[in-house]
Amino acid sequence: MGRSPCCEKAHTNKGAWTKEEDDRLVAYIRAHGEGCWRSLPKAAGLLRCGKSCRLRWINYLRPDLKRGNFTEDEDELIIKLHSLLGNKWSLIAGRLPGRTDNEIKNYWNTHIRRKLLSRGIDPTTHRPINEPSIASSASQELAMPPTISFSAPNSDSKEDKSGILCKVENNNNNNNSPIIIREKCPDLNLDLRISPPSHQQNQDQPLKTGGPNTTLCFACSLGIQNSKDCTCTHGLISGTTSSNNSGYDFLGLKTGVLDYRSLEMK
DNA sequence: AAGCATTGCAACCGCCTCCAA
DNA sequence: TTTGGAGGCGGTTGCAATGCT
Repeated sequence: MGRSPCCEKAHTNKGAWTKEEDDRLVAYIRAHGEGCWRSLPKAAGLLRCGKSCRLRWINYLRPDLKRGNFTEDEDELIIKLHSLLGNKWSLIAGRLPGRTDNEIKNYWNTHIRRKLLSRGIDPTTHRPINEPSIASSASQELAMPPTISFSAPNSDSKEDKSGILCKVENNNNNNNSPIIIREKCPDLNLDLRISPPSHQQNQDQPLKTGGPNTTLCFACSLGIQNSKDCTCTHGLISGTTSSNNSGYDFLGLKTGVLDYRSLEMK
């Protein structure tokens, strides 16, 4: 079986792009705009796969690309975003104007990894290397599917079995089970709240953006706006995040709610 | 100067998700 | 509800540039 190739590979060029190919691609996109990558090569007179054209444009030819060395601020931002998002390079890139996911991915693998290792920090888990390995590394937590929310810290913090700073809050849902909150990035004022997927917000209780009880459903936490899986009153949150930026710092975290939608700048 | 090793990055590959039919 | 096309994404590879012996 297998899927059909994205383009006719027999008559396509591969490898490094020539100046002429670049010129053709840029000229075509300037004239017709982005989109329909599959038909673009033929229309632009390029013997390239559509995906290859898209990649070339996005990673190299786009006029808004910054290029040049990463600044120290960008380094630190990438590290913080990676500790939150893991290898979600496109989301990370969305927070660094003029940088591409491919560029950040390469930079991470060549520079930042080494930088963290030299600091004695595991670049995967963002924890000290000499700590005993634990079951719930940061990246594993990020892969977990339960409801996740971020809220302002309070004084009930304590470490869990794995040594991660946690706090326990009362849960207002039916089973009254406590909500375990793990602080992975205390310097970002973030809590990671994990509760059962069935967790529902009380519809009668409007969400208070940034308050300690603000909770996004898993779908919304991942940026799937208006998803059929949405179980929260995200309209209030998204309305706040999109129309009122006054409470947000550049990470969109100041109010305590990490809205993944805001990380995408497409 | 030559040969080998390492580094950095552009590009490719294959899988996943979304969406229209 | 299913299916297939298209775009997007993350992991990996290939190779030129650079450093080292």
